[in-house]
This record gives sequence, structure tokens and C-alpha cells, in this order.
Amino acid sequence: MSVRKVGVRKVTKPDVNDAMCPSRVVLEHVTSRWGVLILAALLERPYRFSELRRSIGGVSEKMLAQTLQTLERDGFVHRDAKPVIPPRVDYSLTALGKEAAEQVWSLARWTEEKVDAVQRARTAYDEARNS
Amino acid sequence: MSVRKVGVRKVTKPDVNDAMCPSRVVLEHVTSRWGVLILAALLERPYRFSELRRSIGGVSEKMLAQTLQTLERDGFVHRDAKPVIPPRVDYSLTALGKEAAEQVWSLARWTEEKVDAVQRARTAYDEARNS
DNA sequence: GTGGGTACTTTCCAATAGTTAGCGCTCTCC
DNA sequence: GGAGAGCGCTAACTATTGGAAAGTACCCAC
Repeated sequence: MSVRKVGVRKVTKPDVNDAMCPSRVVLEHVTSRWGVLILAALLERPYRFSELRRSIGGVSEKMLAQTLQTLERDGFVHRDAKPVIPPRVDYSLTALGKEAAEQVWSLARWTEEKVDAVQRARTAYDEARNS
Repeated sequence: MSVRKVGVRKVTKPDVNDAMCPSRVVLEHVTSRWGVLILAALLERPYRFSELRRSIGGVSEKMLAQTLQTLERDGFVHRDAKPVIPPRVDYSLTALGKEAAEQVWSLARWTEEKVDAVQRARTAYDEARNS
């Protein structure tokens, strides 16, 4: 973390390349395996818990709950629990979350576009090693 | 994975929300803990192995080597090993890798900007739970 | 009253990530 | 000339994390 002096205050500029910088873990939260997919899904519209679980293929309930809690604590996701029977909990993006979601959403779309190119690169790589 | 028919060929459109879709693992590679930081660093300029290791705080040699291999196989990173003593290996981005890197780079910068807002959200969340 | 749906939490095991050590070679330091 | 550091890995071991399954507590439809 680089340290600048501004007046008498010490100001440390966030740097994801610093293992100790808090920005590192924030980046890890938004780029986490399920975090990316949750943010991208919520960009579309608010979701309920089970709805989100069905929408994102392969998430366990544990990881969905855990990741949503992390994103809520970081201020990306808003949780609205209605005390009704059966329980109803709606998840949506905050303003901050929307900014993050837009970026990971476009990354997801880009990935879907480029998956063929990646697979071609992989077979080329594998063939070069086998022969 | 949604399936469209085009002529006689079946065409499956990539979907990161499908657990079985190859695009899912590609997205995981570029958003992986070290993948993000490696791509962002290489956007700046090519790096040598140990140079990259010093630049990215906290990477082990194993994880750096492993992640670089994954990114190389996926066609994001170009590896140029010069057969000299001491060994010299230069890593740089391919055209495909540059596209990915630009996105994760801006995500990293965004995160650094917003880290204060996230920390404020966290203390608010924690205080609401403690009291 | 059995089965299903809600939103989780808990427990346990497998997979994954990280830590440590080593390798073969060379260059610098003293 | 012997010691130590640097290079780019790899293999073996261990700590951490992720996932699968079951539990919880409540209600409704059949």
C-alpha cells in the first residue's frame, strides 16, 4: 500500500495488489464463484431465495445463503424479509451493488461470446503438448 | 442451456447460469482469486514470472504457475520461455486476454474506489446485529 | 397424515488452495 | 573457491473451503 501525506493526515491509497489491503477482499467477494452469478442475476430483477437458487444452476443452499450474506454485509445486496407464512425474502441490488453487477454482468456476457474461441485455444494447447 | 434449431444443426447458446455450460468454467478462470490480479497486472505490461510474483502481494509460486497455465491454455496469456541461464520466461496478454483484462482491470479500480463505502456498509450491518 | 414448499443452519466429507521443500543451473560476493 | 541468492518451476503435505444431505419450524393441499 503506497502512503502519501496530505497535510498531517496519513492517507493510504487502496491497492488490490497489496495482500493486506481491504480492497483485495472486496474484489474477492464480487468476483467469487457465486458472487458474480448472484450479482448478474439480480441486475435483471429482484429474486426470492429459492427462485435465485433455481435460476443459478449448481448452487447449494449453504453457499447461496453464505454469499448473499457477504454481499449484503458489503452493501451490494438489499435483503427484505417479510414475516409471513410461508417465509418470503426478497433480494435486490443497492446502488453500489448495481454498479458492481453491471461490470460482472458484461463480463459474463463477454465470456459466453468468447467460449468458442477459448475452446479452440485449449485444443491447440493440448495438441501441442500431446504430440 | 437453451437449445435453438438452426437448419438441421442443433446450436446450444452458452449460459453461465447452466452448471454444465463450458462458459461457466471460463468465467471462473478469469474471475479466479489470482486470475483477476494476473490479468490486471499484465494489462499494464509484460512481466517475468518472479517479477509478477513480487508485483502481486501474497501469491505463492505454485498458485501463480497454476493460474498462469490455466490462463495460457484458455488463450488469454502468451508464455515466452527463453532457453537461457538463468531461465527467463515472459508472460504477456493475447488479444483475447487483453479484452478480459480490460474488464477485470476496471473492476479492480472500481473496487479500490469503493472500498470506503463498503467498509461503512459493513460497520452499519455489524452494529445493527450487535445491538 | 403425508408430501411439499418456504428460508435457512448444521454436519460431515471431498476437493481445493496454500505452505514448504527441492531442483539444476549460474552469477556475485568476499 | 565456497556460500548464498536468484531463476522458474514441481511434488508432497496440510489447512481451508465447498458441496451434499439432513435438520428446523412452520403452513397448506390432498
